[in-house]
Amino acid sequence: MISAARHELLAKVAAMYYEGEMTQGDIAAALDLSRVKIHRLLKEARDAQVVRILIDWPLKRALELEAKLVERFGLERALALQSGATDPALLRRQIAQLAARYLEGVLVDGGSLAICFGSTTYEVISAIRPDYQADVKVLQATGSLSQALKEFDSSALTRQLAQKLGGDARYLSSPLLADNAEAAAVIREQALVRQALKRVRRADIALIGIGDLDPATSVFVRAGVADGAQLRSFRERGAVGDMAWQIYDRAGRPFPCELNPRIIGVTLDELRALPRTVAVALGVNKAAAIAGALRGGMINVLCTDETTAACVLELA
Amino acid sequence: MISAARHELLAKVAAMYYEGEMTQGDIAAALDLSRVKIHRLLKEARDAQVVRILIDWPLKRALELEAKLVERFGLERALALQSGATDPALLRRQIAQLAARYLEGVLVDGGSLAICFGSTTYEVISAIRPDYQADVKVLQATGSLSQALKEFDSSALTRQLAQKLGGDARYLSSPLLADNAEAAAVIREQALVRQALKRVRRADIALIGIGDLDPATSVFVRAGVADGAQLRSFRERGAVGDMAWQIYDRAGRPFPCELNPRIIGVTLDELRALPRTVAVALGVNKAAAIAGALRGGMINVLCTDETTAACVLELA
DNA sequence: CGTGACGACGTGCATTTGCACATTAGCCGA
DNA sequence: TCGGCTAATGTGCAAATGCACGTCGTCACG
Repeated sequence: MISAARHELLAKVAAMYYEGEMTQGDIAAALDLSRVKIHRLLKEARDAQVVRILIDWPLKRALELEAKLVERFGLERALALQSGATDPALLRRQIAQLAARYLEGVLVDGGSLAICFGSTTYEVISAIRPDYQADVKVLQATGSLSQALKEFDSSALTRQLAQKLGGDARYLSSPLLADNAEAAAVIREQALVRQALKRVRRADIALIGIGDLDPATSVFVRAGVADGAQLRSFRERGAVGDMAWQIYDRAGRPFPCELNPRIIGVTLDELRALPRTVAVALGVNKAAAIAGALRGGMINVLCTDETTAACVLELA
Repeated sequence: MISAARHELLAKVAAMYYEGEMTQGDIAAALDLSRVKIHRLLKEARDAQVVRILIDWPLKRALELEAKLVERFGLERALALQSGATDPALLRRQIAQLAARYLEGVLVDGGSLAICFGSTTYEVISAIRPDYQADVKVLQATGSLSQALKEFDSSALTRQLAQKLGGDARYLSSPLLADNAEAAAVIREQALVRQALKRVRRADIALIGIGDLDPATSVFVRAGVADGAQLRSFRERGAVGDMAWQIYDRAGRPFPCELNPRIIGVTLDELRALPRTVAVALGVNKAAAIAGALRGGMINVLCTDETTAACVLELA
């Protein structure tokens, strides 16, 4: 520990140098000390943390991990939040903020943004600055559920987002799930639906979450699209995750199951073909699902937290 | 405001320079930019507060004075800085630090903090340790001015503070001043405004500055809310100070003037009712205003300097 | 299409800074 | 009192930095 008198001297010199913008020589003259001594006092002040130089990152990020992810999976961009927070809700919000800032940076007037709603994308949208404006077409990329689970009410959320950004909403007027593959095909052929899906295929950016298929928490179960037993069976047979309600295996290939063809929405191949797909996902339990999506090439931009990022790299 | 991408570049360069201890030349080589450009980026980073250099002063306190203040006015806590500094700017910063340390100690996760912006509270906020995190709701307690005087742009500062602490911001979406009392009442009745004010009434802590009504320096004049002549007249008729733009007399009672009812924000009575109101104020010219606020019971915690504290006790 | 204003950028040089090494002061035991 | 040790201080120089000035590109306006 450092004596109070010395602390004061250090603070004084530091203030003259860093706040008063004096040169070391001038300070030396003013305090009647040698220039080298000032130099050493400044060094001591930094070492003892009397002056702290700190950098305000947009949000603190784990840059090395990001670089590794980009390199390993050929991403355009990776964002890995340095998770100082212990509270998972706080962490979610911060990652949502990180993604929101990124989106704010890449959205351009006249562009279009395809959205697959889930709890994570919902948070990203709320994290967009209230005063941010962009003339963007917001495209609903998956059909709607009839029941009104707040965070899955795709068309309402599409409108809300469009309104927030100051742009237009384009709906996908279709149920999310058809009774069988044939019916789904028919629905996809309807003019309004076909048109909406076509717009999605031409989107500039897609924002999307990643699901693991955990029977306890999965959106499939909460939305009543599948039950726990089904999911367990999928996982046993090699499924690792889902994006836009499409289930895939560890290589990121569409998982052969009766569910995928019944979903009306953007497909994995279509996501892969988009110029920029932004995925937001966190939690180590999602690492396998994220790794699968990365291997499959569905993602260009990944936004996650440090711990999860590390896990994903472990798996790769 | 600064774009997210630029913010990132600035942070990156700053990190390489200040944390990575690289020379400007090396950074230039690494990023394939000219050395001068790095120099300019660093300057910009400092100017835009992307790098902040903060100095930890040994904060000596005048404990006897503090005790007297606590006893005399029934405070929960008094903090009086032993002002070794002669430079008033330095003194301000030190007191801001003192207050920031106190706040860091009393904020709790899940709590809420109401803020009335002014030059002093602005400094307190910048003095909060950047790595300090608390899941606190930050409530804007007074309306916003249309013009963008940096230190009074309440909603921007509310967000900034919330982001710094890692919590949420809750805005008071309302002008600060209405044309007349009736209009102010109407504005206060708007759902969004009413809700925001209600949240403020339930805040755990309020952070607030104290103004004297000096025509030469008062925020009222600088913000264009009143002119010098008005203030002089108020003082002649017994007004001594203001908190949250509400003017009061030497007993701390609301001062009857046409201005108070036109302000949209927390009132003196509401401040009094809060469990913990932290006021930060310094300068002997503010002594009368501080004494009034203390007599009126608006304050639970006072943070000031030794000289001012002594003056206040003289007046009591 | 020209022109002029403006901002971003880089060159060259004076100043400032960091550091290795030399020097001195202070301290202690013989 | 002296030698020997350590820590603090100062000298000289090479590296790093800051800055004035000139150039280039861009945009608006005539």
